[in-house]
Amino acid sequence: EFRCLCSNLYTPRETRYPEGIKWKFLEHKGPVFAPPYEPLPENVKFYYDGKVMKLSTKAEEVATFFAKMLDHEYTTKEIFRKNFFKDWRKEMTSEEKSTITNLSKCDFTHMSQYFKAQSEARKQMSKEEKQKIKEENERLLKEYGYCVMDNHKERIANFKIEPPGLFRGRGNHPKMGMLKRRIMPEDIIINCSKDSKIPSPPPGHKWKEVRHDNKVTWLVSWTENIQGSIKYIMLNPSSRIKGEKDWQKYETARRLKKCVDKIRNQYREDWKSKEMKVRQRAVALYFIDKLALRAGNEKEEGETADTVGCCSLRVEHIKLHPELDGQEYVVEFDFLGKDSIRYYNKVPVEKRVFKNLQLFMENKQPEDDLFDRLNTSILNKHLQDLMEGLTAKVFRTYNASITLQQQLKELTNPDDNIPAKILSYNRANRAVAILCNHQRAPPKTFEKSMMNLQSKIDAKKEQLADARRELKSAKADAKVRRDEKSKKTVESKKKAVQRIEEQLMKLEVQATDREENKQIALGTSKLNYLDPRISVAWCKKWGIPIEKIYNKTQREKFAWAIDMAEEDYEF
DNA sequence: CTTCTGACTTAGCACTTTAAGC
DNA sequence: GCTTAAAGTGCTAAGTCAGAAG
Repeated sequence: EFRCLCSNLYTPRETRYPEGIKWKFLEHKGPVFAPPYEPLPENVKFYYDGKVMKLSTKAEEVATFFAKMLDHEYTTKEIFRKNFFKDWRKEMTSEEKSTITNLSKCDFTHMSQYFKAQSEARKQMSKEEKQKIKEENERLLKEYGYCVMDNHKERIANFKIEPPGLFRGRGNHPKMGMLKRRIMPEDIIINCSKDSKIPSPPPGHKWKEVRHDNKVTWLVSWTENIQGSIKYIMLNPSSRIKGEKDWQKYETARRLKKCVDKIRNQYREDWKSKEMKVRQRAVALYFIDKLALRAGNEKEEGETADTVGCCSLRVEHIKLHPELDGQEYVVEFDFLGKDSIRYYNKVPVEKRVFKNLQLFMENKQPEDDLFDRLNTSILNKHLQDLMEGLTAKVFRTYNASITLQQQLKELTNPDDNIPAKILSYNRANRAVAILCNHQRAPPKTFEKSMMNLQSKIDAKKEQLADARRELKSAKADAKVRRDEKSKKTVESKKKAVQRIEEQLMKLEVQATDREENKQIALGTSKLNYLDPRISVAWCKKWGIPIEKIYNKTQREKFAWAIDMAEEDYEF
């Protein structure tokens, strides 16, 4: 039974709604719009072909978007510049359009400098001024940041509408640099219950639509102009509706645990099937299970960056090595996955898988689909038959969570102190992040901060050596004198050595942890793949305060798990 | 079957705040 | 107290997947 945590009181969850109904009552204040454009002061100039040019307000606004990004690599990319210029020209007056014909002749540097000075000034603001801004933000949050869903006041995740700007896709995105237009009340669909106080649009405006659909969880939606997709305002992860769904997700993964052996035997059998379609499905599922690959939906060419998942892998994304570095039947994967993050891995596979892959690749061009008889829809329909609620992504959740549980068992040393146990936890977390290929760009200051830490360690080592010498001489002294005072000195010197040893160890642990974390992002798996009850149970078992593992936001999101899990919880 | 649409989860990066170390 | 690194938060892009439409 799911219970939600509300005002520090545990309340049993309301009786479950009929299929598909998400709420009975929903009331909110609507979205907060982006602040209107403030034209630049007269003294901030834009230059075209070396000459000052005063831009119309609309053209100027779009120009400032580009000026603000001038330091970013994006603005040097040809596609970005081309897309930007095309969209910018649409905002220009006909006069501007006829004058400004070449982006390379545009000089935004003065505008850029102005914005840099502005942000510098913001940093230099007095305490009072900063406090005022903070209070204003809090007021906004208080008024618009919450809604009432059924009997609960709930925090809204993103109550602010995305401001206009230049689209920044990830990776090699064909639409980078396009203008993301300003969202107006007339674009907005409000969703709330009929008997609620319906939010009013800003004066002089009206909503596109007000609807009362309790089969969905969103409060506000609009259609963005880059991909034509719908954006939503929804509730915070701490909300009942999100927490319950999250809990369900892990329960589905736990059901997979019960039948995963059977499913594995099944797909191994299917490697031998007479039907090509079945063989492809079985090999793809093996990759999804073994390597935690994503399903891989088809994507429209030219609309997004060229990235793939399992079902959309192409022949060019794998290389087959009958033998590599002393291992047999090695598959070398090299492709761009979600967010254009590279997946690179050399994996020894079973002979049957290898032979099947050779078969799938026969007579194909590099750009042909590896699994030409398979897509995510076929795969998920098959999975649905194997277990209710089973889809490709459940394997990622399952394998991530079971890996954490196993790794925690393996790595936790009962004799370790708390920092060392936490290091073990982070290592277990890291094993999952590696499995799921959660990468990050190494922090810009990484090298420098690593050197700083190393010099701290060196200094600490010297300090330890000194302390040990002092202890030694104190001991010798005590041996000669045999009085209380020198005995006490020995004791205090001993303690000093111990303290420094602990400090040194802490620093060394920190260095190891940081080095191992250089290119790996732990947050994503922690937030989305690891059953929080595993972590809660581990904390309870070893007496680790939960705050050491989850920060405030995470504790709010996982309140249900913190409440539910005992130290003997098994995923 | 294929394509499209809608709703929802998952993702890394940029920015802000806090904490640690001098 | 000031500086710097780490932690935390906000933002919004980019996936998954189901169901409707064609």
